[in-house]
Amino acid sequence: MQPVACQVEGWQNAGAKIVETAAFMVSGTTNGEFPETMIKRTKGVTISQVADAAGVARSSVSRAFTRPDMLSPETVDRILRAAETLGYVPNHTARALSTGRHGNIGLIVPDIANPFFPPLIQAAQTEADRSDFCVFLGNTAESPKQEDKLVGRFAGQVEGLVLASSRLSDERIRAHARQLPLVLINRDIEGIPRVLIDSSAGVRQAVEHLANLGHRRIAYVSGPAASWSNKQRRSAIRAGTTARGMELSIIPTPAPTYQAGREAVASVLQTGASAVVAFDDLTAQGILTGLAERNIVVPRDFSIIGCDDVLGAMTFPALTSVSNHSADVGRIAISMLLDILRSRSVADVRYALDTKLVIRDTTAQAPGR
Amino acid sequence: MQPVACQVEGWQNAGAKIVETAAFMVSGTTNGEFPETMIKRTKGVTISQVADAAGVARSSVSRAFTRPDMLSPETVDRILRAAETLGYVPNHTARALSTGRHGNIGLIVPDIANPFFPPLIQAAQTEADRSDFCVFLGNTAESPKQEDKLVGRFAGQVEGLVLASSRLSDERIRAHARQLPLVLINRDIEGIPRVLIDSSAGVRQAVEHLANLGHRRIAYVSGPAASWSNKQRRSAIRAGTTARGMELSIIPTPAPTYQAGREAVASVLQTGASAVVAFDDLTAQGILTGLAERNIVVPRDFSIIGCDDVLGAMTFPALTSVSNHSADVGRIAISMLLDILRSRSVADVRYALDTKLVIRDTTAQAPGR
DNA sequence: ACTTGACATGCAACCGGTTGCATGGAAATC
DNA sequence: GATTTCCATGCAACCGGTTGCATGTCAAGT
Repeated sequence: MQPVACQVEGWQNAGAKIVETAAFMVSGTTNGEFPETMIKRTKGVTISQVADAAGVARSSVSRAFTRPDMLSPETVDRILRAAETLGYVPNHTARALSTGRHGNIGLIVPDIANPFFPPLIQAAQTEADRSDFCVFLGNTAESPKQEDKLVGRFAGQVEGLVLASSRLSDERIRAHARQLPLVLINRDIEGIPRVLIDSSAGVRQAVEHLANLGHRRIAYVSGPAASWSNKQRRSAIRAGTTARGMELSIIPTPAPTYQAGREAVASVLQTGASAVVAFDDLTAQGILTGLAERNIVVPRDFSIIGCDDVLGAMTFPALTSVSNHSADVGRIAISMLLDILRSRSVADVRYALDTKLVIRDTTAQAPGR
Repeated sequence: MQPVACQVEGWQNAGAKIVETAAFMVSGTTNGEFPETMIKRTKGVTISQVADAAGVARSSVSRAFTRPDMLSPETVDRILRAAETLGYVPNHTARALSTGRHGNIGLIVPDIANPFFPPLIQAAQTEADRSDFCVFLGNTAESPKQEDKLVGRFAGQVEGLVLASSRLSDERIRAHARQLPLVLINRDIEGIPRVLIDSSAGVRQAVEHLANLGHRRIAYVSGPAASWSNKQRRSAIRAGTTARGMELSIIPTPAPTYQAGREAVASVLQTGASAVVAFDDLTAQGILTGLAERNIVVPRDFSIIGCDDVLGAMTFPALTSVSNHSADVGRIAISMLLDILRSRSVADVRYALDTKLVIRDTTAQAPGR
């Protein structure tokens, strides 16, 4: 088969952007002339058709599905049988319109590729599923503008929203909370239900651990300025180092990514620090690479501690990290949101999960001691 | 603040499962008595209210938003102004009900935590966004049952669906394709539009690369049985090794995960192979760890090649891998789906993207040569 | 001045369910 | 046997938009 330009009819429009990608091959035929031959789509069976088939009113069909106890068992049976044979499936949209509930909840995260989020997302989805809710996931790529847009777009189609590590301003978040039920993850705004990973205990242990190993001068490679977690971790470190008379340098990064960590290494080394605490594991992993590139051996020459503990033993050497329960956070946030939806009342709940340091192979005695 | 049991009213129901998680603290108050004091939610402004305010019929308001060219500029202006001051925002659900299009598309993946998917998802979301579509993401956790369920639940709320690396049977997929527009990723079913990563070229190069390095006996740590990519990669390897008279062992795994790779190492070593090709990068990374645990040095003692090339330099040593364009795949799949929705006709398109080997630091001369 | 069109807007049906209220028949009560 | 009660079911309005068709107005054409 020869690589050919994409000329399949009714699809060419997308050509421009597709051509730029890679070598590719397209084969196949269109069904432009016989639109019905390929896959014929079954059009929706409505409640009225079922009603006719079963010889009852539309309302009875509706009740057979939603409140079967209101009908006699035989009628229910007859209706369900008719529905079955016709292949009836309730129209979600119509139901949503009249009841006001569509059984969807939204989950918005800043970066789906950050390993912190997948477990959280997965747990959220599982929890929602238990209550027959569907999770719509949004990814903001760390952009507040994109986040605002996504929230707006989701607003009409979900009953409630979970914002994880939101990069929006307090005002924007409050504004959205006025539109629909909101639960925050790692964002502490009074009056809005929130579940937080309280890193302070873990970070305190991290500083203590480094102090015990003889490190006197350390650096914190920070996360996004809009991140609550970042502020919290930073101040916990500052408190810890100050209390022990250690020197602390703060290294800013544009976003918590592998690349950013790698690029932060230069600045870190300039500070003369012998150990670093990174905003998250991904950043720490980048730092690990940046150090390796400079032939600095971890942990012999340099110690690293991450946060989130989501990479675990997947780095080399295995990363010492501040552990949290990212999956739990997702599950709890959804659970809170569902409860709000059920009770139709918002409690000012602030749920904080504890953290602790998990020591692995990236921390050791400070060099020269 | 003392850790306290969660007794916040209207939220206790979830207590059982939350208690089991970790140390936690809850503070805050409920607004049970003054449900309106905290965050007062604005209820929806309808088209009728805008119509009244602007002194026109409901239909005109509708047209002001959807077909402004049908109205006189002044009327449009007046209506928009009224809508603005009232804070009107069109009800997505109602619109969907009457038009039949809700502007959502679904994307279902087997494992969101597998680094292959995030770039794909991100690209899909961006592409959908360009056409003002919203992506609903589903995660099946590698379970066909869960996948079936998700598809069913999505069916009512999305205009079309992209199934990435589906684990469903051909029959189930065909059945779903009868219900709504479907585009497949890495699944080759005739009659259903699909975009495929054709690993054969890259895998061929991988085998050749290993052969040139003097490896005579290699292993393939395979992926899910239901995976098309797995079958394809396996047969490409088999063809390559057979052609060169190399010995090949196939090691099965339950799922393409880090853990599975790590556990596969024992079987791999039993085969006496000096090099391994893994189904994907995640599996390869697991193998890397499994080898390190046994003090087998890569690439001196053993060579590894992954597939997908999504970890890039994030492993140590940096992983040699068969590259593909996972982001492109996501973008193209969405673009195809949108085209199908626009044209309302399904073409039997088969779009295959090429791959090539990217050599890094996990492959070297076979030991003893 | 009268017809013809074009154009702007309103009317009302419709999308596919849900639900408060009315109705009718059977069972229970006196 | 007449009256009350209860329960199963139907009727019709409603959710909030969209859209085909009818209507009315005003300018152009003859």
